[in-house]
Amino acid sequence: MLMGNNLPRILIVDDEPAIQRFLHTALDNDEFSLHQAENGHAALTATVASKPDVILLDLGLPDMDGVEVIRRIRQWSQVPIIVLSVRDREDDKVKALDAGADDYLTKPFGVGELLARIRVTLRRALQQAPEPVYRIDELEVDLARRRVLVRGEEISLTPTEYDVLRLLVTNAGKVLTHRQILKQIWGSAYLEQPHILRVNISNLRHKLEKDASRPLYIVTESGVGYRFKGQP
Amino acid sequence: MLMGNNLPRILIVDDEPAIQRFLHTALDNDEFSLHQAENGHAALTATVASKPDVILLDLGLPDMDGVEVIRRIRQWSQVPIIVLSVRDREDDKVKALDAGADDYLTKPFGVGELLARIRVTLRRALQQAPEPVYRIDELEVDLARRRVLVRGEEISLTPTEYDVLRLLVTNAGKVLTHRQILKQIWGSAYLEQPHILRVNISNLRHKLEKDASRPLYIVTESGVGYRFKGQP
DNA sequence: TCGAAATCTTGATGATTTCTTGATACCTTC
DNA sequence: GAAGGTATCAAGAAATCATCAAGATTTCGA
Repeated sequence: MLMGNNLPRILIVDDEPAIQRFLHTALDNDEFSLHQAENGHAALTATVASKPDVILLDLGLPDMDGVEVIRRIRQWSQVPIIVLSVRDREDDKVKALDAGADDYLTKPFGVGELLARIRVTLRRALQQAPEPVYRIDELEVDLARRRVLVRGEEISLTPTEYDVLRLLVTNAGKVLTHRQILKQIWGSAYLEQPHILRVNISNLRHKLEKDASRPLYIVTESGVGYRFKGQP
Repeated sequence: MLMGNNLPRILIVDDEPAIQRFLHTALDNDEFSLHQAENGHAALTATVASKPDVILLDLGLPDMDGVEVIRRIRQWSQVPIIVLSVRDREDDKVKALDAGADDYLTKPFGVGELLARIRVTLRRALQQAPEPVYRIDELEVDLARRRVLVRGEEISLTPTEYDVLRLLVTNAGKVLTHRQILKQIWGSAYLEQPHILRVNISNLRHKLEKDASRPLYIVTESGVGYRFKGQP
């Protein structure tokens, strides 16, 4: 695996050796630092570990649906994802793009076009690269590693609790209405059931806050929803 | 820039009436506000005038090369440009993308894919768009975050108080009659009950104003209604 | 596959916040 | 100074919220 210091890092996610070789040849020109993963889980790990500037993702992975990989990455990272796929159905493209992909190239594609599209995403990425770690006071939420620390101690959250916290944290400072949260986490069927959200907020507070009855992080906006205090 | 609850503005640049009609049909679903230009110069003017959120650009314009249009726009604007072209040569794509285009779709393309790619660019634009904040003297109303600051201090408003304030602020400088406000906030059934509005205005003033008996922000127009001081 | 543990969902209850209304005093305008 | 419009305080009603706990469901390890 090629390593470089200041070169843009590209993570290639594909299980076919032929494609791997092709991409390595196409991109190995001292302009990029190349990394690779052969399946979905490896891709998620590598995204955390090697912090790529662009991900080239094949949808047809052996262990996980490619769209699911996109969704998982988008939970905590805005890294540009360019899908490279043999699937040419419009529905596949729409699903991948709506899941969070930035571009979709159908194989076979030209190397020149691929390079140009990589340049587009890199040009755009120059803007901002926010750390996926939110710190406020004694609370630390590491979205990439899915870990939450309170006063340095890791605390364990249930999947639902974590999802709620992630939603609040990634919208720090903004009031999220009950319905927004319910739709995101539980789906449209629960839009009129704020109770289940309240229970989870209560549980979260007892785990996060020093004094759950005087919450510092998750504040109630009565009649509206909840808000995570802190900078976005 | 995407602001408030206005529809995203799309500028269609194409000289063929058939394509224009096709795009209008495809995009005219109350989700977008459509604008159009038939040639390169008109496109440049329209980009300034209608401040689109996305530009759909055909490369084959009668008066100017499409790539040149991209370059000119990029001299001062980062508005997303999606190229729609019959040209399928890789060289054309590379040139357009390197000139500053964000995406390149070869005709014919599916409406679903086009919409998905438009959503991608809008999604990206929303992430970096600064939220509209109303500032008047020492008062700051952040509609996106649903936050109100007075002299840097955050104050908490009840849902009704916030609704009234938002209505006044978004109509800053204009006199709103009692009945207008009552209808907006409480509904037609309360048209003849200005009392409930007065109570809320009083509460708002005590939270916002330095001296509630000499209000600076919310002024009474006796016999008419209330007015929020400041620029619209 | 089974059983234990963790998690989710729902119900009940008391606490808190917000809404609405009434009473009263104040202000502006004629 | 009178009259109509306006501001404020306060209190009961209504709505919203927090919490505990129990039963249902899912997950996970043996």
